[in-house]
Formats: sequence, structure tokens, C-alpha cells
Amino acid sequence: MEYNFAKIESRWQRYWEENKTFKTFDDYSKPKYYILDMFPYPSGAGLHVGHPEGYTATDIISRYKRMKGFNVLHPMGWDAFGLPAEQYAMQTGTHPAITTNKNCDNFRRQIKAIGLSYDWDREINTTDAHYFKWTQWIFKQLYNTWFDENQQKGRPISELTIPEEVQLQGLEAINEFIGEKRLAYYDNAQVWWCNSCKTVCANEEVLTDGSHEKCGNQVVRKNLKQWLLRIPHYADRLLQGLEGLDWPAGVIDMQKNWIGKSTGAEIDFQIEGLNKDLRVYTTRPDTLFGATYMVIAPEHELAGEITIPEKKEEVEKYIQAAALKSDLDRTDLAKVKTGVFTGRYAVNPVNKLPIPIWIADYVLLGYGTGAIMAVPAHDSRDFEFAKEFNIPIVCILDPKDVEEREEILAGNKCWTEDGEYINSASEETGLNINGLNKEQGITTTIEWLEAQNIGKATVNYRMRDWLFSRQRYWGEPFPVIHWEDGEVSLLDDEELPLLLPKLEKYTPGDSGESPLANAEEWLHVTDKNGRKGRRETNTMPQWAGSCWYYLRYIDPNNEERIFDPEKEQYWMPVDLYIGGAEHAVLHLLYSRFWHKVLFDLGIVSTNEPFQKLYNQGMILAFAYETSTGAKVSSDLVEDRDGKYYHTETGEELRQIVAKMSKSLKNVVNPDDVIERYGADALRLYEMFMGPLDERKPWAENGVKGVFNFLNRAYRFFADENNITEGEEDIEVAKLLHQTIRKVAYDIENLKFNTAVSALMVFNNLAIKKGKVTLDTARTFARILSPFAPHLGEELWHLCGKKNTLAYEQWPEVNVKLLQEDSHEYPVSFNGKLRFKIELPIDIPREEIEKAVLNDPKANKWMEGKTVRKFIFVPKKIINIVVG
RNA sequence: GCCCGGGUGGUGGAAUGGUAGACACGUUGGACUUAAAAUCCAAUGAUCAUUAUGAUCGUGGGGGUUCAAGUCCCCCCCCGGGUACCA
Repeated sequence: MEYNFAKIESRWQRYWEENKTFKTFDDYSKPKYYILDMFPYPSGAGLHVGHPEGYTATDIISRYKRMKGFNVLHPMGWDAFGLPAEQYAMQTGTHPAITTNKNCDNFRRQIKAIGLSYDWDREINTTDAHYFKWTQWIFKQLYNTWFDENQQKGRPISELTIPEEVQLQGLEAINEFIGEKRLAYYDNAQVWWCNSCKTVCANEEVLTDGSHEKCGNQVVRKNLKQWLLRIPHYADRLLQGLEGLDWPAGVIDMQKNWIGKSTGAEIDFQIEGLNKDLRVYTTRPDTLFGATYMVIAPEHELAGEITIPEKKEEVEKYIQAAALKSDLDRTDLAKVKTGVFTGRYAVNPVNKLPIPIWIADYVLLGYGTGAIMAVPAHDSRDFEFAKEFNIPIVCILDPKDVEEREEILAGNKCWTEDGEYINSASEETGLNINGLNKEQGITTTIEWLEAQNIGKATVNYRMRDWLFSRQRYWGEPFPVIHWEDGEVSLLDDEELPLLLPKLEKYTPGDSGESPLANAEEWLHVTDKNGRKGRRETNTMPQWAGSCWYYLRYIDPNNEERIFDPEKEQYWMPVDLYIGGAEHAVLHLLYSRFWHKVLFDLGIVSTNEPFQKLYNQGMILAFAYETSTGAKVSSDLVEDRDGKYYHTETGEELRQIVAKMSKSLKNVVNPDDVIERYGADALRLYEMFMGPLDERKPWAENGVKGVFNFLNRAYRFFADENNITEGEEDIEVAKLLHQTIRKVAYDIENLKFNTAVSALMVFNNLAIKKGKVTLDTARTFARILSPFAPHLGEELWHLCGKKNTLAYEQWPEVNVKLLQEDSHEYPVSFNGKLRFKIELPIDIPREEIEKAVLNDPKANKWMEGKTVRKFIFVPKKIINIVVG
């Protein structure tokens, strides 16, 4: 009766594979459930125990939903483009496809060993030409779409009306006009360049200290021709779409912050002595009366013109210094603010007072208009600057009942909250907001500005255009040709996919050109008229393939179209999407953007792709450090009597929790866990560790705990001597049905840890009782199977069933068994629990009171006291207030 | 700084405002064994006292609401994640 997990697991894995047990059919008669994992990047290191956490969770739900009668789509694939395979190619000359396929094979082997119920016939790989053909096709759709502001909707470029004055200027002007509308465009853009890796880095690969995540080298800015996507056009749609989603609030907040919508006004200030206006953006037009200076960014186009000759030298010096500073230096908040006076004044439109124009690098060119009106009394940054340069601070918002009111009114303290306006009226201009509050002040001022025709309400977003090209080899080639006459054209659909050329050398050029520039034959093209052209040498970023993979799973082998619309309508949206929180913004925002464009073009049927999102927490590991905080590699740690010692120095060490890392030698490989304890134990422990969304440390002893449970369950249920005929013991029957209900509830609410615990509790009782009926054994096999599918199938089989239990019905709860006729009430006096008493459920309150107060145990607590209150909560507690 | 999470036994963690510590690890004692492993049984928040039993304290700290607070409200401390002069 030994639990031979290796034998059991390989047998059922073979069975599932041979019988294609988990092949999904497009059976429209059944309700569907689409449950998706974030597909992995198949790294050379293989799986670590963090991967199977989310995969097990989705697998449990998939198996459960199948038993509940759903048609479940549960696929897996590979996000396989990426830099590591390319760097390996640079070092060894091995084609990235070879490395990638090897890694995919290893990942697939590891994942299959966990017993996950994927439909492997739907496996996709972003580097497969059959797949990226459609990534290129989507790029074409983006290129050929413009965003109609009025309809708030993307529309085909063919539906764009060209203004007459543009048409009159000829073809070039028309193309330029269209180009400015396309969602994908080609332009100069600043990118991060790593001189050591000779490659461009994505923003997210640059650490906050300005170094390259991969090699630690400081990255530099480079100006290169790039593809960009106009995602800000969809800002409002992306914001609104968040409303109906069942997503973690934190992720929604992060996306909102990233989009960064702000409402305010643009205001034109007259510049003294120049026939020009300076336009600023502000969220606080109501504070115009407190504006005592203005600031423009050093890169502002008017910087030169505004500066008076006497100040020229000083200003130029400042601008140059600012240009040399890294972004990091410029945005370091701790640093003292710097700036320089241009010598020129603007006119404050509300009171006609002259205010000085400064240049300072705390104002960024890329946001708003690159110029601000500064209100030091009511903006902390402006306040700091004004203090530094002795610029007047005029308080115009009375904070009323605030402690520091006097200080604020005197301009010695900054006040950014609401209040009542003072000093905010001008007879000359007719604007008066004195006595109003912030909200009224803003509306009134904007109305006034619009009436004067010097400003208007404006919305700004923090989100920028998405830099969509990388100077790399191992990515999707753009289906683009740049012709010698300057025309840019896209390949016809029939010419897709555009494959990557074979290369001798994968090293990029020093100038920042992709390795593809070396592929002479591939690179140069000639059209039928003899016109010469050059293919785009940039490739798409890794996001491209992951932006839409969930759509391809629906119809992965369709050669004719991206997918069959009927299938798409059936399967979409994804009902549940589980993955790491590190994708809270970028991947999920980019995907949503593409999805909305495809929706506008009528290609997909849902407005949002992922209905419910859940993040699994990171799996950490125990690590050890000395009293000075130095980390000690795990292979140098000895455990004696619950304390930890350094094997070489003998020093006592402290146990801490840290990320798994090679240097700490605390990385756990699922292969090892499976070999020692089996896949079911791995799965069970991943779930038993704690709540799915929390970070938690891996502990080998915990695996032993669940392994123990599987052992006990097998030894008990696989032994026919323990299986009886006839009626089930009432206690066992009651607990069984409680367990069915608890496990189902917990699965649906993603509380897998407590579900496992409930199964353990039932198993403990069954073993204690020593006997269960065959029905009970069969029920247990079914409710265990989503968690430990191999053992589930084995027990099902031993219970005399021939076929897989994957599609068996989830057991019905017998509600009658769950009804109790009495309850053991805890009795408290003044909130302190004193004793317990068993009472029938259905007797009136008076009798309960009588029974409790007359109980001999109650005397002790009531002696010399009177009962002031008797609290009775049915099926919960009794609390008696005495005094 | 701002925005999210989180802080419960020796450990991982349970707990619709209603019996704090389910379940598991570890530890201790016992059974089995020549012995060990495995397995099984029992105990296990702390403190005090003890004949079973009992009492007091206890969910980061301080206040509050309530018959009743780990849970709700206010203030503070610590840890993790995100973000960073976005006007």
C-alpha cells in the first residue's frame, strides 16, 4: 500500500496525453470558461517554483469548471522572443531559434511533469512565423488606423477626410497629414543605448540609477529613427474601460496613475516687449492672482527669444548644464532647485502685473506646454524655488481653521489644500473670485479666460507615445520598406510573414543600427519599376507578441485569418487571467490598447480582453545572514536545534526571507521537488503555502506536510479493507458534505490554501473512523482531483471506474446533512468567554435565557450581580452583561 | 513625498464585527523496533498556580465606537511593492 507517486503520476500523464483528455472543442452548446496564464519567457534556467504557483491555481479552476459542466479553454505557449537568446548568439553564433526551441522543449517537459491540463494542440510560440505573421498583420492595422476624436474611436485610414487646403498642397502634404494621424508612425526619438551591450534598452530595462539592468553599465541617450504608437489617443478609453473590470484595485490604480489624466487650463501670457504669447498648462487656473513668476523648461523653443541680451551668457550656460545632466539628476527631488532669470517679464492677465520669466529644469518640456505659471504660496515646488531665489510669495487662499494659518497668510508656509480666496479680484480686468472655494474658483476663472479668449479648459495625460521598435535581431521584423524617394510602404498581406534573415554575425552596429542592417540580401529590395528600397531594420519589442496571444489560442492553426470570428465571439473575453503583478501596467495596458483598436476595427467582439485579473504573489526563500547583515550562501548553513550556524566560521546566523537567487543558492527547481515528493505534492504545497496573492517563503518542510497528507489519503482510500457497504457514518457524511461545499466555495474565491486544509480535515476524520463507504471514497477522489489530479484519477480508478474523472460531475451538496439541530454556544459574561452550553437551534429566546441563567456554571459569574443585558445571536454566541 | 498592500504562536498561516491561533511544519512525551527511519497516539500561544481544573495576559503601538474588535473609525511605528519636480 505504498504511495508510489512516480508510478501513479507517469501513468496518468501518459493516459491524458494518449487520450487527448484535455483537448478543447468549440462546442457552442456548452457554457464556456476561458482561463489564461501569463505565458512564460522560456529562459535557459528552466522553471523555478514561482511559475507553477499561478499555473496550478488556474489548473485547479480549469479542472473544477470542467466538472461543473463548462467548456474550458486553458492553453499554454511561449513568449519566446527576447534578448538572452540573441546575446547567446552573439557569443557563440548559435541561431537564437535553436536556443529558443531548446528552452521551449525544456519548459514544456517541466510543465507537463506538473500534470497541468492544457490543451497542447493549441500551444503557440511568438517566434513561430505562423504566429508572428499575424503580429505583423496587426501592426499593419495600427498603421492604417486613425483615431476619430469625435467618435472616440479608431477608424480605417481610408475613412479619414483630408482637408481641402491640404489636398491642394499635393501628395507629399497629404501623406504627411495622414502620417500624423496614423496610430503607428516613424519618427526621431530618444532612446537609451548601452555602449557595453551595443544595444538599445527599453525604458524598463534601465534602473533608477541610470544603469543597464543586464550589465550595470551607465546608459546614454541616443537619437534614432523609431516606430512609435499613439497610445495616448486611447487614454480616455483605457481609463473608462477599467470601470467594469474585476481587477485588483491596486492594478487599476497603477494603470490610472500611469495614464495620469489631469484637468486644468491652458493660459496665454503676453510677453513684454515681444509680440508673442507664452502658453502654460495649469491645473490651478484659480490661483492666477498668486502667480508671481513663470518658468519655462531649458529646452523650450522660446528660451532664446525670451532671454534679454544682458542675460544671454548666463542663460546659455544654464541650458547647457541642464542638457548635460542625466534625467536622474534632474528629477532628484532632494536636490536644491536651480534656475536662471531671463531678464524678461510677462503680464499676468488677471491683474496686468508684470511677472519675471525664469528658466529652470524642474519644469519638463515633455509635459503640458513645457512652461508654467508659478504660484509659490500654493504649490510646494514653486514655494521651494521662490524661497531659493527670493521671489515674492503672495497668499491668495485663506486656509481658515488651520493651525499654521498666520504663517500661511504671511507667505512663510505653502498651502495646497482648499480654502477661501483673498486678494483675488481686479477692477481693471473684472475678475473677482474672493470668497469662493477652490472648485468654484476654477470654474469661474476658466469661464473668464474663455470669455477673454486667452485660455481654455484642457485635459492632459502623463502617458506618452509608446516606443515600439528595438535595434535587435530576435524580434518580429516590421513589414515595412523605406524607398529611396522617401516613401514608406507596408508589405501586402500576401507577403506576410516577413521572415528574419539568417545572419553570420549578430552584433549590432556602433551607430545604433540593428544587426539586421548586416543582412545585405534581405535588406535591399527593388520594386517592379526599378525603384530601390531598404527594409526596416528595427524589430518589434517583446511586448508585441504578448499583446494579443490570448486571441490566437482561440484558433491557433488558422492559416487564412487571425482567427475565426465565430470562435472569437464564443470564447472571448478571457474570464480569468492570472499572472505576476510585475505586468500590472505595461503588458496589461498595451494589450488593452491593441484590443481596443481591434475592437474599433470590428476584428474582436469585446471592448476589454480580460474580465477578471488576479496576481499571484512572489515565492521567496529563506536565506541567512550574519549579525552584520552579510548574506550567507545556503550551502554554508547548518541547522542545529532550530538555530542556524555558518559551517565554516561557526557563527550563528539569522534566518531571513529573500528573493530566490543564484548567489544565495536558494533557488528551488520544481524538477527536484517532483522527483522527491511528486507532482501532486508540488501542486498541493504551492497552494497550501498561503493566500495566492501574497508573497511567501518556500519551505521544504511544508512540502513534507502535504506529502504526508497524500500518503495518508492513498493508504486509506486505496485499501479496500477500509471501504464498507451500506449507510455512511453520520459524522463522516456531514463533514464530507461540508467539505464539498467548502472546497467549491474556496476554489471559486481563489482561496486554495483553506481548500487544501479542508481536504486534510476530512481525510483526518476518515482515517480516525477507519471506514468509509464506496460512495464517500468516490466523492473524495472527485473533490481532491483538481488539486492532486494524479492521485484523484488513481483513487477513482481503484473505486472501480474505468474512465478519467476529468469530466465527471462535481458532487452535489446534500443540504439536509448540513442542517444542525443544536449548537454548542459559547457563553460570555461581559465579553469574556466562561463556559459552553449545548442548546437546540429551534427553541425560543426565552427558553435559551432560562437555560443559560439556570445553568449551575453561570452562578459563579452572576453572584451578587444583576443581569443588565442578555445578548443572544442564533447559532453564534451568548453574551451576558452583568454589573 | 504620494498611491497601494501587509504586520496574528518557535515557523507558514486560519478566522461573514460573535469561541483568536483551523490546517500544516517544528518541538516534547509515548507506542512499535535489537536500533534507526517510517508510521501511529498524545501534548504544544505566554504567564501564574494546579488534583482534574482554573485565573490573568495576548493579533505592531496609542486612543475610540460596540454587549462584543485581529476585523470598524482616528493617530503613530515598522516592512514590502509602485511612482516620482507631470504644474
